[in-house]
Amino acid sequence: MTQTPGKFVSSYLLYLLAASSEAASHQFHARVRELGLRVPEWRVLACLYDQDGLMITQLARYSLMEQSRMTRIVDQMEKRGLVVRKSDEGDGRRVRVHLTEAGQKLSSDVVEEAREHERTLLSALQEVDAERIKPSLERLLDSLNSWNSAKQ
Amino acid sequence: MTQTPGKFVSSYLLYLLAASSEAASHQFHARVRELGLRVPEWRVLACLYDQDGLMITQLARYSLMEQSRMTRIVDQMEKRGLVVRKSDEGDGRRVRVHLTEAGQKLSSDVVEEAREHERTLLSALQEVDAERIKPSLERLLDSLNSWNSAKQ
DNA sequence: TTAAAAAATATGAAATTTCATATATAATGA
DNA sequence: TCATTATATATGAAATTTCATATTTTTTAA
Repeated sequence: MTQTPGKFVSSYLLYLLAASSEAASHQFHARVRELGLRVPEWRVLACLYDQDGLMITQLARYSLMEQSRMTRIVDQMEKRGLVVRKSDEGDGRRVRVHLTEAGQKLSSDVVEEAREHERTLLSALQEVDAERIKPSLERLLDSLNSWNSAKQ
Repeated sequence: MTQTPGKFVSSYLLYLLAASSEAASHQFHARVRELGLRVPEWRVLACLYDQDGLMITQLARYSLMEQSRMTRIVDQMEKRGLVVRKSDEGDGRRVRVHLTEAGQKLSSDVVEEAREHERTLLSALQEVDAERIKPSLERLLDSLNSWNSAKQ
């Protein structure tokens, strides 16, 4: 293992997960920045691509970040014309975030690039069995989430 | 899948990796903060636990962060008496970071907690085959790293 | 040997992120 | 109903992070 110096870190589950995530994302995140987006903004676009009109809180959870940070990211994306806020009829506390036309175009484009990058990545990962890695991670994530919920 | 709204994100490899890492680390990182450490500081302690006297640059790479950020994290840890800088004899550019006695004690303690947390976590992950997850991730990480190097 | 390039670290300034809390609305329960 | 609690979002201020670049030392190559 060329990545870490000693015995503990290089085989520590939390390190392996963080480092794998970082290594897998590195190139694509650079591409995202080339496209003039920051990673959190790309995450918002991806969430809204899947389901338009999500609440700030949901966007924050799905994008793995804090609510107040998401509020400011949505501020910036709104100023830039990628999304608009609409208040939820029926619950005045909620703010629904919608893609603008420009936001839709950009999110589709970047999602397409993400899919292509993912294909490339998976085809490069023959050793780990590309077909199994995603189902494995899905099960891992489910288990982790239920374990975490149980602990709350 | 309860985590994400739509079809793209919830099965996107980079999301699965980031979310798994986040979900796996969440509880332990909260514990790290209880112990008065920030996550990057804990990473430094873990690296130096494995190999004392690493350079700033190495610590940054192993801890998955930028060099200038690591410089400032080491500043703080030094002020706090957890590490000391020593200049490398033989290469005056290099700064070697060493654990103090307090730093050694703390790093051993937290590494021990990390090991215990990892055992708990792995034993909770029966569904994904605890014995295979780490070797799989090690292979995944190796593949990702060599793919990334090839791309540079 | 010496100029140029590379490597390691540090730092100023701008931007982002965090933390605590404010504000507004909705839900709950006596 | 009305007070209390919970939920959703926003915001000020402090802290951290990023980005570009300065500084110092070493390596390279002519």
